[in-house]
Amino acid sequence: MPKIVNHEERREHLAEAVWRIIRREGLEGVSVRSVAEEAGMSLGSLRHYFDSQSALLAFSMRLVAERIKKRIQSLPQDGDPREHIETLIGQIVPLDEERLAESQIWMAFSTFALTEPDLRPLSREIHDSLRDVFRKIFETLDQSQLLKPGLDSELEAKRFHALVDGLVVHGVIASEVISAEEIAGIIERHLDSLLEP
Amino acid sequence: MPKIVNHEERREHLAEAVWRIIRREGLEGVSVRSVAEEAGMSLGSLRHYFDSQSALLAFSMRLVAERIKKRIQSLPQDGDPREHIETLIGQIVPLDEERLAESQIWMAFSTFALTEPDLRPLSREIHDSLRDVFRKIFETLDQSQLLKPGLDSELEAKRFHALVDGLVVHGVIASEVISAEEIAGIIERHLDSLLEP
DNA sequence: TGCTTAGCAATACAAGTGTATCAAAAAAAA
DNA sequence: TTTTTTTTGATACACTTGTATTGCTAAGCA
Repeated sequence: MPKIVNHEERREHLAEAVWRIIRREGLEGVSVRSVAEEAGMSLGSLRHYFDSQSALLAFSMRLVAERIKKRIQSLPQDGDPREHIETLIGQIVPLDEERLAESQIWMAFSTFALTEPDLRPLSREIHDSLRDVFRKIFETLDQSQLLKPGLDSELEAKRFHALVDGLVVHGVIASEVISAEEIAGIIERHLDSLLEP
Repeated sequence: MPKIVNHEERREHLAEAVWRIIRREGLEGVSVRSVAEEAGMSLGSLRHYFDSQSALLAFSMRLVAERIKKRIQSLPQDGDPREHIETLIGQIVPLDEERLAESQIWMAFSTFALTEPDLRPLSREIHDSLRDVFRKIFETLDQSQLLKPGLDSELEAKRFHALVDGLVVHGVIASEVISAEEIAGIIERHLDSLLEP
């Protein structure tokens, strides 16, 4: 047998190189050569792990989504429901550098996927799974009677989802103008308007 | 003197070709050659009107922003304030094909501008001018005492702005999943929660 | 009628693109 | 040590990219 190499680890290493290039130069800067160089390996090595550029991109996109997903799923469910929601949203919205990085990558991929048939299904899948997270939040709130009376939980889930993604976009394209505190404040205010005191 | 040609008209013609390519293939598909072909002219002609590709892109980006801006500014100010706000938001959010096209182009440009120093200031300018629109809306509402008591109009302007841009993004990346009626419904609901009955 | 010049078309060029191929290197198994 | 097979690196190929250059065309003024 040849050199022992953790295949999956190498693939993630390459995906992370893709992320760095996206943040620095945008998705236009992601070529197989630039990724190989960024990851410190040769073109041939890269092609050994990914048959094509689009396979590399799809893997990179899926990986960032899975990291966020896992972080959300590993959150403790107990305790105050409102606090749980706030920490959950805190995993999505660009409140710190890591979250900002993920937001930038998500936005780049989402835009790219609009005209890339190979990536569209994956983009939709990510969007839908986040939508389900919001749905579940409001279902639970509704059942626990924590929502203010008369609210349509399905509609509120969509409204909250749009607000959060809007904050993500604003955090990315106007990070110098909107602060983490403001983002957190807007979410606070929104929850105030939805939940029973 | 040579052939009489409306310079500005030609430039807009080229910008519109850029838009069509963005919608069809994304910004990656926008090369000087593809734009020239889409506009039905030669490479040399295009370069006669734009010294460089980035000048072409900047012009195209600015033009779409100005079209939206003009549409908003030409709205009649009289009548019911709430109705005015709804028609104003209706100029931004992808409720029909034309608005969807503009949203796609806006998203592509905004993402591209993140890593393009030439375009970043323009992107920020567009963002800021929309932020000012929202600010003004809530200032006016506040002065007319149409807002529910106890609301921070500055914060509410930011929240509304984020919600609207979130709806734009959702309308673009999940147009098959979210309908125009749903988008309109979410805005209705949001205004209900803000305005005095 | 000739002249000037904006507008246009064609070609060239260096650089970068994704992909394919193929041989060398390295390490476990014989 | 020899064999085997994954991993790696180099090179090549066809193509596209942005830009530059060059000369032709056509229209209005003198």
